[in-house]
Amino acid sequence: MSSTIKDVAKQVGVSVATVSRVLNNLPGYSEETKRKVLQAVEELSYQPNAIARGLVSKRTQTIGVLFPSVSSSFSSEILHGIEDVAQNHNYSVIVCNTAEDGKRTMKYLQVLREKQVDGIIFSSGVLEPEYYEAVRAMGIPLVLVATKSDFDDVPYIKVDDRQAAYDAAAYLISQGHREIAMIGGGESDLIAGQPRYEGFRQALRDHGLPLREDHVLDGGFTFEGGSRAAERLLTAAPEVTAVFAAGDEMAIAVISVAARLGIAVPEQLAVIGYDDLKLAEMSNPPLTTVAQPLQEMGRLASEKLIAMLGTGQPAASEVVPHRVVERQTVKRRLR
Amino acid sequence: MSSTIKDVAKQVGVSVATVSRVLNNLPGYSEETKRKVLQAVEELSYQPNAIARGLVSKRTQTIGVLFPSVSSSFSSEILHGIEDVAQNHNYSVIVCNTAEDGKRTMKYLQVLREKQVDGIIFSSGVLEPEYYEAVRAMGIPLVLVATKSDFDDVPYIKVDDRQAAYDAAAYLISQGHREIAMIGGGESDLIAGQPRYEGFRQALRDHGLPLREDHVLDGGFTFEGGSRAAERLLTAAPEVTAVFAAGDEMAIAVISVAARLGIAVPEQLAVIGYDDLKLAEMSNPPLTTVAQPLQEMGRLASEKLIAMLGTGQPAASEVVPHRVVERQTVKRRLR
DNA sequence: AACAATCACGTAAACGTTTACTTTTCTTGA
DNA sequence: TCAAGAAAAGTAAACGTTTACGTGATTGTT
Repeated sequence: MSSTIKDVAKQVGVSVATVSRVLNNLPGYSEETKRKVLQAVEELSYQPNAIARGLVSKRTQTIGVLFPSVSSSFSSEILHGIEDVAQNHNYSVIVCNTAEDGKRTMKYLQVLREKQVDGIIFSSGVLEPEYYEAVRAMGIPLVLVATKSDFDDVPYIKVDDRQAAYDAAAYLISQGHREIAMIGGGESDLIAGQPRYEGFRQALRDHGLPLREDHVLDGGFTFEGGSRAAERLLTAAPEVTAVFAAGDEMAIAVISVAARLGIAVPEQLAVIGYDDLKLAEMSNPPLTTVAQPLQEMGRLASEKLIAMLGTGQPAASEVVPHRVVERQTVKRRLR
Repeated sequence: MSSTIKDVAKQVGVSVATVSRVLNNLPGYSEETKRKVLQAVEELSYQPNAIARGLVSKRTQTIGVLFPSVSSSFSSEILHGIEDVAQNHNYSVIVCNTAEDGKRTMKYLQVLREKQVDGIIFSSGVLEPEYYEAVRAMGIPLVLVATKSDFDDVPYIKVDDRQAAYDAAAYLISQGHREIAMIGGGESDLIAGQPRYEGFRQALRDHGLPLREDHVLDGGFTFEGGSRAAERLLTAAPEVTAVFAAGDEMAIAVISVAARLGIAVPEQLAVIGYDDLKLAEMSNPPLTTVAQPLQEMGRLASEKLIAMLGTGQPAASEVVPHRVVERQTVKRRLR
């Protein structure tokens, strides 16, 4: 069907080696033949076959990216960043939806191995030892984004969750709030769950506020879970004037429930979220939240991985800055 | 590093052909050797090299998917569907962010060609003749999702935009509204813009309502554009009691602006969106909208493409059903 | 018992590149 | 004018599979 390097060589009357050389800008041919080769390439509309090239070069210019859920706003923001820098460095990205399923993840890892990807980015989930072992066995670089692991040879790009949660709570306190609740993602989530609870608790402690355990709930990071938690919280504890939701969707759930219950946000209840997803600014009222630079994190992960591919050197982890972006769900509380 | 088919052949003491046969379930070996081969595969933890295989089989088990923006909620929902069925059929997907840029799209098409993908899915954008020609040249199947084209040999999966918009307007009318405005994506967008305007206008006409052109605006499908349009509309035309926004983000913008202007939704103003993105149900109040089954559309596109890969036959286009999902931004208007 | 058919396997070419090595041609300096 | 060195090019192996074809052993048929 389409033409090969042999066709080009034949047409010009040189060997395939020569064609290969001009195509790869290696030395060893005259200007004259270069011209002729390029012309033949044009005429035959020749395109190199990356598969054949990959077979010999052992480089596929492809990276694999694993997400627990490709359709979440969170993941797709990261993906966007990854894709962009990958594309600029002539890498393609294969997306993998693990659905947080071990079996599926392992299967994907195998596929990525068979497809000989040059490197892997693993996003927002727990890097099980089994996974780690699998990619170690394939001998290619791995970088984590929006998560971390105990394996100190695998670099991660991440916000300081504990500190970010601390800052969220501190911000609420600075705005005059004293009765502050939190809806988190569950203590059992060691990456995005626990650390945020810890940061939150530490902030209260540091500011001399009592820690009421019935004010810290589990919303499982979902809108529905957040709704249920908010419902429980807002009906059982009318004294709270502010809530920190460790995820924007849960924060928005709080706002919705508050609206349903006739509680005005931010007048009667302040809400601060976490992530700064696209929907945060579309929320009504616009959500104050602590932002993670998701797209930038994706870019960094991609850059880091590609750097490792180039140098063969391990890269350092990076803690990226978070910041609270003030919108309209937190209002200064007057005494 | 990792072992090849030769290594397992050597270990068992058979030829690579035999190993290949047992691995591919072809006939031509005894149970005995099968056992030994499988055991050796296990011991050496052999994994076939898909690149080498692809070189001879001319199948890479990979498809390319082009999106104008991978991080939009819209795209990622479709991607999710595509990825899921692809994975179930042992295909991998390479995501490409075209950023609605012709140059970039063409470059990507070339990369996909070089990487020898088996097929391509093109999502939600205009299939320029140039693009069409490029994939035709590579001789692989192409399917469109959330868009269509004039090339009748390329199947598409799509909602009937005109009808969907018609139904949105008709729904508003059925709820007692008479002064209805629309914020669309711009007349120049022949795929998702114009048809919806047409459907909207037709519905008004069919129900004997006057068509006020100053009530139909362009929000460019973005939240910001929607905000500006809503601002203009709501201040200049207080008589409108309902607005149809041809995209959920724009609909949410309308709600936000209304809130800012002290207009109660749905009591004083009804709003209906389009798409049924994730954020529609998280909106406050939850957004009534006409739903496109985005994930399902992705699945269908994937299935269609894979079917074409299997049979070599062209597939038929499919118009998928939309439906208005009633939430809380439209209230029956009493006379 | 002879022959055909079947089975279990091996051989080697092919896929489209890259690249180490070799050969031919050209240039240059004495 | 010639040798040496550089430049331009060719040859062929290699990458890891699949697969068409060939071959010897076994089985089945009469």
